[in-house]
Amino acid sequence: MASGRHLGEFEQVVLLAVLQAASEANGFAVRRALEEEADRVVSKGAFYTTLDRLEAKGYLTWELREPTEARSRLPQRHFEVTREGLDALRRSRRSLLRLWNGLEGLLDA
Amino acid sequence: MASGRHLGEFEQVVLLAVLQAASEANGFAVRRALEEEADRVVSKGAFYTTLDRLEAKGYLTWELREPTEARSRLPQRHFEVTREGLDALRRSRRSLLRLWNGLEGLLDA
DNA sequence: ACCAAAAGGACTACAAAGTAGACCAGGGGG
DNA sequence: CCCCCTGGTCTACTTTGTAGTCCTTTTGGT
Repeated sequence: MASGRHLGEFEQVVLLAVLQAASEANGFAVRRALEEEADRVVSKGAFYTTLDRLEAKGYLTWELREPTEARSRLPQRHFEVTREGLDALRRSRRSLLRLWNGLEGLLDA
Repeated sequence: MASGRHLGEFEQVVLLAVLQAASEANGFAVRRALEEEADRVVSKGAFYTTLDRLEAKGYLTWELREPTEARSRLPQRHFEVTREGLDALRRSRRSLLRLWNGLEGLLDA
């Protein structure tokens, strides 16, 4: 109840991309997941702004980590979806599944 | 490609509610579908504004119809999702299904 | 060692979507 | 008639979506 609000369309996609990137969830990997799974290319500005807003809502956290890949020695943000974020994703998913129910014929095409 | 933009979160839900309401897709029925399937109660203003924006994008059309129910004699708008609207819904759905892929364990809970 | 360029982000700004509330016209009942 | 209910419009404000520029640190070339 508390969190009355809904995840925005892009917010949801980004949160899911973080989950997809899993343990490797640094900016680069998340952006790649976004591109590969969601066919979505966004500017860095758009990307980080959304991440920060998700953090402000408590759906996401991050910490600095030393990079694993050799390509860059700079410390990177490592993202993680919080329990609240997961809940929001579940609510959204349940709602969508219910709305799709019975419309498979139209939507699968 | 042409329609580069994405359906907003609420736009998608409303479009789906119109499909759910099917042949009976007048304002009342769509709002009810919204409430029952998506657990979503919105003001009339929010509701119609979104419908109008969807129309402006070509995702929805409507025509005036004589009401079927006895409760109101006023002509009502009858909504219909266009082919473009359907396409947008399909794109969105495909993307979500792909993003959910592999995360069922987390998201079903 | 020095400088240019890339990586990873932060900050700013603006357009689009989400949302509410006041307002309005037609019909029906007393 | 008058009033209220219904279905809808208009206006306005907040939140999201999105790009671009700018800053800092590391790295490769010479």
